[in-house]
Amino acid sequence: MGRKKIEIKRIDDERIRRVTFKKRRIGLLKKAIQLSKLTDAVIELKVFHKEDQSLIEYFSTNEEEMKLADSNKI
Amino acid sequence: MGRKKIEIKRIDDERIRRVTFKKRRIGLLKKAIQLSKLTDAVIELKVFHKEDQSLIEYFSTNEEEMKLADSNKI
DNA sequence: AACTATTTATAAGA
DNA sequence: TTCTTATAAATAGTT
Repeated sequence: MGRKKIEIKRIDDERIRRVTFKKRRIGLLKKAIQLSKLTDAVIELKVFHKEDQSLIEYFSTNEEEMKLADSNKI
Repeated sequence: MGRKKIEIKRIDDERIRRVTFKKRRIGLLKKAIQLSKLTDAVIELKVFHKEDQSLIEYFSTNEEEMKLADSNKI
C-alpha cells in the first residue's frame, strides 16, 4: 500500500530495508494493540532486528496469563 | 478502515466482536509474516482468545534464536 | 461467507 | 531524513 505494489521478499537495498522495517514495526505494533483492545485477545509480540540489535516486546496482559494459555495449547 | 471509523475500545456486541477478531487476527499474522520476509526481522507472535480457546503462534525463526535475542535484551 | 465503501498503512517522492 | 502524498491493503458495515 504505497506508491507501488512491492513483492514480499527480502529488500536488498539496506537503506530502504531499514526504513521499511521502522515503518512496518510501528504498524504491526499498532495492529496488535488494536486487536487486543477491540476483542479481549491476549497477545504477545516480539520483534528483534539484528541490524540495529533492537528488541521490542508487547504483552497485552501479564506474561503469566500467556504462559497459562500456552500450556493449554490445542 | 471500513464503512465507518470505529473507536479502539472493547466491542460489546459478541457477534461483532468475534467476527472482528477473526478478521483482524488474519491481518495481524499477515503483517508479521511480511515484516519478517521484507526485513530479516525475527518475530514471535502469539494470539490467544478465551472465547473460543484458540491459540495461534507464529515464529519467523526457531524459538532458540528468539530466546537468544531475548537474553540480550537492551 | 462474500462484497464494497471507506479508512488506514505505507512506498516512493519532496 | 523527516514530512508528504499517491496508492495499495485492511476492514466495518452490508448483503
